[in-house]
Amino acid sequence: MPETGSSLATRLRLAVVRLNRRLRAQRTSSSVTLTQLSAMSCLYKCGPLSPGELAAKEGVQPPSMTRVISSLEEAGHVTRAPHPSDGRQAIVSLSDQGREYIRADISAREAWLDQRLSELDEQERETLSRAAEIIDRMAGH
Amino acid sequence: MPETGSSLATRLRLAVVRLNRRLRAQRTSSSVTLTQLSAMSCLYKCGPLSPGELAAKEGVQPPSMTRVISSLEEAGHVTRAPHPSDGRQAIVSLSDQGREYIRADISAREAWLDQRLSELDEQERETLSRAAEIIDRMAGH
DNA sequence: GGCATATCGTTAGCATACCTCACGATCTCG
DNA sequence: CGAGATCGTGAGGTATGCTAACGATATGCC
Repeated sequence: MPETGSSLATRLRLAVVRLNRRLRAQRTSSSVTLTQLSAMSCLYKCGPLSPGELAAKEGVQPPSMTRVISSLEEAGHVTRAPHPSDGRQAIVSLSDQGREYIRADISAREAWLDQRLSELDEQERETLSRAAEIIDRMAGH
Repeated sequence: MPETGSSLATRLRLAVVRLNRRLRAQRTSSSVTLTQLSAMSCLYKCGPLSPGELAAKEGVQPPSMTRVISSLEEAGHVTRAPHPSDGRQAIVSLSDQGREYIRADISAREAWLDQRLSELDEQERETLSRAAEIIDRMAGH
């Protein structure tokens, strides 16, 4: 048990809570929130998904995703289309505008984080890179 | 540029957002939320603090901390006392009950995370440990 | 001493982001 | 062709942040 004062779970929890707060506080002039951006990133990487699949990948309940999708659709960043063979399901796709938006906005939103990362040395960035992969795997991805 | 598809900032952001969601979703039967637990942990480590100092350490604005403290005081986990020489300030201390609570509750709340961590190998835990330290430093501590 | 100003904590009001519960529409299977 | 499962959504509640504004106290300048 390495005695840095607290358990790994405690230190990791505190670190994640605080960084998450900082990230949410980065208000770009844009109207897209961090949660919405996360969902869009998912569509960007995975392609069109149903609301349920998207909720599962993001680790939220379906009703929560409904509202995220509605906001994004209203903004024109995603489109809802009926499933060809299953009338219950829908298919959410990133629109061209949404795709364009991601490329343009992520860098702005992440300016604060990029700045902090650039102040680290290469070894520390490598540690964070590996940690990000491990966390994503732990969080169920 | 390692081609895992996205920049380090993007991957780290997504990982933190998701793990934070998972941690908040761990509902112990207890009434203390993750934010409240974070504040209590701070008092546990730093000793009595004024509301303003606590807000600064947690990286939130004073009004946000006011509510957290009020809830914790109502639950009997912390106490508010007047500052001996400065009538504007107050001093927030962890009560004995609060101290007891932290010891008993953290392990329950972190059961999910502990379980996930135990599934990793030692090298991965070491990576997360270093990452937690780096993140805490980046987030301004 | 006395008033202008700064600081501290709080109140008030707002936005976001989750949740659970309940419901309607649709599919599937006996 | 009805019973039950599945999918998406609506309603309502809670937690967690924010900014703006306010009252109380401290400080400092004349």
